[in-house]
Amino acid sequence: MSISGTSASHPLVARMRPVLKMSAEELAAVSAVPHQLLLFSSGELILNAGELPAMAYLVLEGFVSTSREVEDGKRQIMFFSIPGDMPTLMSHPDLPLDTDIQAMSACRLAAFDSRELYGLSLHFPRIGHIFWASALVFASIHREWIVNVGHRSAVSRLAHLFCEMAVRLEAYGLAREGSYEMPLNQVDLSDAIGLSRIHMNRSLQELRRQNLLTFENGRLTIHDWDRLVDVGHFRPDYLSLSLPIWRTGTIPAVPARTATGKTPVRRAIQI
Amino acid sequence: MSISGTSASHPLVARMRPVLKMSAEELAAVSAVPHQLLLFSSGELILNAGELPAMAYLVLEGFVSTSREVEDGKRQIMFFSIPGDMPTLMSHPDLPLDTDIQAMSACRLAAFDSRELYGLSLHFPRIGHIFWASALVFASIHREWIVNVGHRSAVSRLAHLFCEMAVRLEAYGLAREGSYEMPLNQVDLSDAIGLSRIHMNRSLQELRRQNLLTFENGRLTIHDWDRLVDVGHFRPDYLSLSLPIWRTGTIPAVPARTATGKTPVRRAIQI
DNA sequence: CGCCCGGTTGAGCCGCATCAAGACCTGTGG
DNA sequence: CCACAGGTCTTGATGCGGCTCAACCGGGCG
Repeated sequence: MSISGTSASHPLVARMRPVLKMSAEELAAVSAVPHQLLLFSSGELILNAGELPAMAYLVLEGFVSTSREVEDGKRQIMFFSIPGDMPTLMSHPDLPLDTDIQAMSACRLAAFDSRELYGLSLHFPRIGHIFWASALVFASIHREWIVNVGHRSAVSRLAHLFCEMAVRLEAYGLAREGSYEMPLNQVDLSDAIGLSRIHMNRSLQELRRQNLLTFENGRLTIHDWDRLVDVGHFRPDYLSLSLPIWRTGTIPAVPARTATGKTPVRRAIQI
Repeated sequence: MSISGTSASHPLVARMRPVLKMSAEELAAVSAVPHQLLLFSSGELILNAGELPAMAYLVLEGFVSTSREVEDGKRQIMFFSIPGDMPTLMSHPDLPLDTDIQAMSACRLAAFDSRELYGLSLHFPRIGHIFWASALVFASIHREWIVNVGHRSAVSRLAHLFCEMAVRLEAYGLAREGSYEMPLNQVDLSDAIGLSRIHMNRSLQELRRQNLLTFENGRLTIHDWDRLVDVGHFRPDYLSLSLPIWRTGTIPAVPARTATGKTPVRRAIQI
């Protein structure tokens, strides 16, 4: 469960080079950002809500959560960062974090000086574009989670989460044939989808009972992708358009409008 | 309920000038973006999910919602744009929208060519920075909504929404003494906080019963801000840091760390 | 061995959804 | 002018999904 190349000179370069055609200047600039490698053990806090994120992190190995403590002592997880993700791109480098960032498993991270990293955007608009596009993708995923916790049943929510993680992990080559490592326990899952741990357990059992998947020893295996998508009301195109931005920094060709969509109402009066 | 100046030359200039010290070049560039003024009546779709947002919109008057239709025919509202907001900044100009954008009341909007507007970021990094920061703010608000629908009771959610709108409207001078126009009906509100309209009604009654507020004829009046904040678990600093970005494009001075916060656990092993 | 952690099971309760129906208001057409 | 329709708000009754409390199981580990 790692994305770093073996010959990794600079983690960011290793992360971006395979997917982004960068100019020599861009490569040199990125390489010049100082970095260090860090190990966190499961459960450790990486960054604290309220703290200024002096460092920007790139996940190399393990799962990292973005969460907030809620008033009753519980926590709401809003996002799982996987190897290749940069959870700190979710917030502004000059503002206190509004979330905790926590290792959900043993993790290997690369850390970069925030100012240096973000400073790249001043001289290299394409790099700035990546930061911006990344924020948009995060916002889009957040919107999906709002729908998820707002409108769907426990089983649906869970199915949706598993689908989302499958798609995202597969994009990084970390899932094969619907099976992927997911080093989370049921408490973590219940915090992510806003469910009690007991009901989480029962929802998992329901998915197992329907032979949709198995989830053991931190590995999820999906047995029936189509039905899981159905149960979770997962829109297969969700992320399919925004992921390429993430992965390659480029915009995919725009698909033809589906004929099923309502024709836009455009009766606006122009003045 | 309008933010446009009376002598408004260009809506974006009128919007930005009072709050952003822009250079002559920046002003000229923004002024050069062609625009048109549009009127929408309540309920009209402004942009359709799946559509390419050829235009970027600035709300001048009225409320605009960002929502998605869910599988069971219902809709989840994720955001209310108010005068001064640009709902289209929530998504990438080159990607199909993942949400509907709809007029919740009679609205006056300014529309700009997406390409021209976003093209400004290539020559003016500060303008690109605004787009980026704006996306981060949206993501932050989305996170708050995730917590809201995921963890709080109906009455709390409602109270939280009213607090959030009060703060945002006040930042634009559209709320005074805890009273503001909110041209939404109970169905709209229930779609925003993921509640049945019946329970929405009863939650509203509960807030009224506690003498926290009144909500009549599209106007909300808060009678007891402190208790409303309490009921909604509204964090007063929520938005207080990110709003200035929105309003002025600049970062506020960072407050001293509160002593109450846990000291960050930083036992990471450096390798 | 005993402890702790994660997963599992049962029982009872409550918040919210759903179904049903009525009140009030506004606009519209006869 | 009234009759009617549609939209919005309101109220009551009923049911269910998920929460809570409580207990037990099994494995890993000191």
